[in-house]
Formats: sequence, structure tokens, C-alpha cells
Amino acid sequence: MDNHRKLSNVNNDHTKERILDKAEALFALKGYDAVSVREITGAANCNLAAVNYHFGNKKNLYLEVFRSRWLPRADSIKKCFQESLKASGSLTSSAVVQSLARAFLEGPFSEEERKRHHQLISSELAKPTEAFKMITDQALRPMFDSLFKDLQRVLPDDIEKEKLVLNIFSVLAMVLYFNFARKLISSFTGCDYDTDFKRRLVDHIVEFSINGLGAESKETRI
Amino acid sequence: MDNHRKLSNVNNDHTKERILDKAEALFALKGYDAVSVREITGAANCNLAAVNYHFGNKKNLYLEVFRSRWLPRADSIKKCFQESLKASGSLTSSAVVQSLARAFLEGPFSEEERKRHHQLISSELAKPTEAFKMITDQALRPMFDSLFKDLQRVLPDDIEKEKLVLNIFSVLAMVLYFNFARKLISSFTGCDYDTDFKRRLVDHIVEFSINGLGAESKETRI
DNA sequence: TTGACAATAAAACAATTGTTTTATACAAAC
DNA sequence: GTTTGTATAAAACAATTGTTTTATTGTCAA
Repeated sequence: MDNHRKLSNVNNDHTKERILDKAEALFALKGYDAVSVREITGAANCNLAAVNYHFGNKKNLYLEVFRSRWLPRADSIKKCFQESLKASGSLTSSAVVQSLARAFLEGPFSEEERKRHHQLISSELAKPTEAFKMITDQALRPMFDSLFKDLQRVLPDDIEKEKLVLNIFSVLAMVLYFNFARKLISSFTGCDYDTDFKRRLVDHIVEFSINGLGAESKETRI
Repeated sequence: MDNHRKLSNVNNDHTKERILDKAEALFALKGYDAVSVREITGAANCNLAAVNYHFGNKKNLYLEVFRSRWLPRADSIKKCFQESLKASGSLTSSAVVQSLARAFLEGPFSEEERKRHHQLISSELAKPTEAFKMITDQALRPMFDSLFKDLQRVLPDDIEKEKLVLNIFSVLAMVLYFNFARKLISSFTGCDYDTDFKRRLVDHIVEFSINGLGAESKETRI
């Protein structure tokens, strides 16, 4: 079944790469079920049968998008986070959060690519498919462990494990949500996701993660 | 076209309600495109043509699910929030956050219904359709305004509007994310979303929203 | 009773779906 | 030069899609 492998290396990989590219863009934009194989091959300017030839079937193409595109990018983001943290000099909770938010919001990719990336992961978080396990094992878990290790050094030693886990998810919630619900947030703030706004978002995430609302609250009797 | 209205009131509304119910469950579970009309009418135990007869077409059925099911529930949640806040006696930021988190995580519905509710809104936030505007105008905006008003009284007077907006979205990010990414969070915490865990989640959200990581951080040189 | 109408049912519709088959071009290996 | 195998192409496939059409009920008003 899967014996059509590239043993020769002639004009290889052209259409296969083009398919992966267009497939990723379309899956991210409209979701798995809303995209047809014909739509993909049409966009990739190749024959309909190419998808089944190179990837076996549609579902496998979807998985391959994650395997060969999403995962490497997730790895880049993780590296970007770690280097940014190291570059910041001091290991503090705000440095951790800032590096994280920057890596996700201003990371090493084009705006279009970042959008794709978050659309794809959002779909999987909301309605997990076969790709979910792969993503969790090879990207989310390592990223999480890295965060866990860093924050454990920063936060008090006696902090419960569950509390630390929930803290991490709270930070991640903001980072991912500010990517995930772009339309909503644009609609309510009136801001586009340009460089300037994203920088303000990073600043906000850092401040909120460190101080919450606490620093600025007052009490009022009803 | 839309002239088949119920003028008589015989054995009315049975199948129409059944369709709405199953449609909502299936759309929430699998997403719009992954659900076929036959699947819905099969689950609702009625004829295939019933969907087009009662709702015109599939897309309209989807919109009707939001109109007649989702919106009223969103309204209930909002009321639940407001009453809970009033009942708490004092208007503080932690009371606001706690009432909000409770309304969303432990609100006035069954666990199954709450799950549906969040699945549907998550899909719309990630990939907005025609329903998005309706949801925003009739549910999200009023909820947001209510939060805005409350938090404005609680937080310092000189707080910038954008900052207040982002604060609200940060709290919402947590509340929605802890509903949205259940599978991920279950996978990383090892906890099911039972009563006990949800209470701990509410407590955590309140604490994090008020104090962030700040109350528990220390500094470390790298 | 008759006519009108809402509701359900069964069947057919055209279009689109993912996939398979068959054929063709072209390069490298023997 | 023949063979082998990869890549692309065109056509056909069976299945499923949303929707429409046609028939058949049962109920109310005339």
C-alpha cells in the first residue's frame, strides 16, 4: 500500500511540497471537512490523483501536514522561547512569561504562518483527531515540561504541583486565546493584529500574569 | 419560500424540537461540515425532508440552533453571573471573577449541556460563520459590557480603557480556555471535569486573576 | 362532506465527495 | 534497447451530499 516511495531523486518533491503547502493553508482556513481534495489539488496546480498517490488518502495528508509542517514549527517556537529566556539574563517569572508570549505572538515566522499554526492547533484542541496524540507527545508535552521546570525554579519550593500546572495553563490560556479569538478581540478593541498591537498584548500578558488585577483593585460596597 | 408556518397547533413542534436538539448535539460534537442532514434526521427519528421543511436548509438549521438554543442559554449564564455577584454582597474584583467563573464552569445547566454550549461558541470563535455576528451582538457584547461596568467601578479610575478591555479578555481567556481545552487539561492534570475539579478550577482562576504569579514568585540568577 | 393546509413520508434529483483505475511520459538501470 | 519504476494525467468509480418533488396522511374550517 505504502510502497510508492521516492527511491529515485529526479525532479522530486515539487508537487508533494506544493500539496502540503496548500493543504495546510486550506485546512487551517476552513477545517478538515470543509476542504475537498479537489480544492487542494486545484490550488496546488496538480492532478487530483496526486494526493492519493503521495499521501495515500486525505486523512493521511492532514496528519502529514502536522508531522512535516506543524511539528517543526512548534519546535522552532520552543527554541525561540528558550533562547529568548536565556538572552534575558535573569530567570524570573516575568522573563518566562514574556519570552513565552513573544515566541507565540511575535515568533520567528510570518504573520500568515503564525495564523495557520494557531488555527491548526486550535482545531485540534477543540475537536481532537488522530493528530492530537502526536501533537501532545511531540510538542505540547515538551513545551509544558520546559515551562514547568523554569517556573518551578522561580516559584516558591512548597507550591503544590497541581497549582503550578494550573498556573502554566493560565498563562497559556492567555497566549493561545489572544491568538485563537482574534476576530472577537479585534472586534472589541478595534485593533488589528499589527506589530504594535501585538507588542501591547505581550506587555499586558506579562503584567497580568505577574500581578493579575490585584495591583490595581480597590474595594466597593454594593 | 418560508411560508410553511405553523398556523394550526395540532401535534405541533414535536419533530421540529427533536431536530433542533439532535442538531445542536451533533454540531457541537463534530462541527457543521462533519454532520449530514441524514445523520440529524436519523437521530431525531424523523424524515429526511423534515429539515428542509421546517428550517429551509441545513445552514439555517445551524443558525436556528444558535437563535433558539444557544442565545437563551447564554442569557441564563449572564443572569446567573449577575445574581451570583449581587448575592456575594461586596463588589470586589475577586467577587466579579468568581461569579463569572462559577457561571461558566458550574452554571445552571447539566454538564452535557454546558459542554455543548462551549463547543458551539468555540467553533464560532475559531472559524466565525454567519452566526458570529448574532452571537456577538446579542450575547458577548452585553456580557462584556456588564463585566466592563462592574470592573470599572472596582479598578482605579485612571485605568486606560484598552487596559481594562484586555484585563477582561484575560479573565475570559482562562474561563473559556478551561472549558475549551478540556481534553488537553485532563491529559496534563490527570483530572476529570467533575464537581470537585471544577471547584478547584474556579478557585484557581480567582486567585490567578487577582494576584497572578506575583504573590508567589522569587528571583533567581541564571 | 368538501376544500384547504400543515405535517410526514418515500423517492428521485443533481452535484460533489474520496478513491481507484488506466494510460502516458520520462528517467535510470540492466 | 529493453526493462523498471516514478510521477503525472485523464477518466471512471461508487458513495454520499443537500435539496426537491410527489404522495399520503390527518385536522380544522367552510
